[in-house]
Amino acid sequence: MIETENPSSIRLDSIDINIIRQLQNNAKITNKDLASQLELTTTPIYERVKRLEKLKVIETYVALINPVKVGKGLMALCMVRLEKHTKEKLAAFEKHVANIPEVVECYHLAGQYDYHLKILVRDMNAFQHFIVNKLSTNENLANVQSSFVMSRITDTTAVPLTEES
Amino acid sequence: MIETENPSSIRLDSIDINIIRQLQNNAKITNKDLASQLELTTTPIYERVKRLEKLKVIETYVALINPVKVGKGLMALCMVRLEKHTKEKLAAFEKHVANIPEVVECYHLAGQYDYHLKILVRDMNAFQHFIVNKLSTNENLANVQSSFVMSRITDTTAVPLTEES
DNA sequence: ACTGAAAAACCCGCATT
DNA sequence: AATGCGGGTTTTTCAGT
Repeated sequence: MIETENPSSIRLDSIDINIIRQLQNNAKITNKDLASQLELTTTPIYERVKRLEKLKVIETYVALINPVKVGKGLMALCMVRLEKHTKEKLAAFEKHVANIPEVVECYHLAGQYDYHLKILVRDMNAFQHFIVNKLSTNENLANVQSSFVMSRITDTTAVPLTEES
Repeated sequence: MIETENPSSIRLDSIDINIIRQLQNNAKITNKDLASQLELTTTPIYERVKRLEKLKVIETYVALINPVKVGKGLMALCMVRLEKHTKEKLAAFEKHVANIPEVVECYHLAGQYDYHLKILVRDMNAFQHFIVNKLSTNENLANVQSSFVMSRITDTTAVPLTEES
């Protein structure tokens, strides 16, 4: 069995893990509240958070928006296959996709498909426009298999944390 | 053509859109900075943000964590098909999946598959454990088609905003 | 690596227009 | 709906352990 050690070699103790756990759920929690939960004062909390930010364990803090309330009620998932897989063709496709604002996720895959895309649009009409006028203008595209999200059972930005970090 | 009006009927002007745009990128921006960018004082910014929170346009504020740096270096996408689609069987599967911490996304789909799952684990070994001991313990599962993320071209939590909101 | 305290910056309500 | 001010919190720094 291959051991997969944390490649970035960042030592996180249980206090760090707890801080991350809290901030993943609510970035607005105060150092004071964190401190009282962890039975510390604000200074070590402050310094630990700054350290996690500096190490890029914490990448950013963001507001999460309800897409329905800003007129983006349709989420689609597209599994994409390309014709050719040369380095240049892959890079060209990635550049193409990176410039389409409707695409909120684009992952290069190992498996049956080449790319997974997550699309946020107003409605099916806007989706058709995306497919016809935006995605399929890339010459190397072979085929796209789309699915539409009816309901979200789980949808979290929080990375599941175990004590082995 | 069917007109799809914003179903929640929330009127957002360009100042609101700009506030949301900023907060989607950086939740830590101060009202003061937002105010100077939008050429206002802090009070209207404060009141608009509070309104957006109250209307649940802004759902929460979260810290985004680099999964690699906390030992979750493997992301997998699973397309799931179930045997039976009765209301009870679907609800049972959803409840099952909602209790697996490795599952950060579970969407019920219209299309060729029933569910899309996004999985975050340490490595392939942990993924196998997830499949064998966690996911496939649901009796109604027919088959799972897994893909593995090699690279992320785009990966944002920001909803693309147009002026028609 | 932590405590405790103090300085600086910001949040948030209020009076006003 | 906006401005401007002021009290209360929070963030951030610092001396001491």
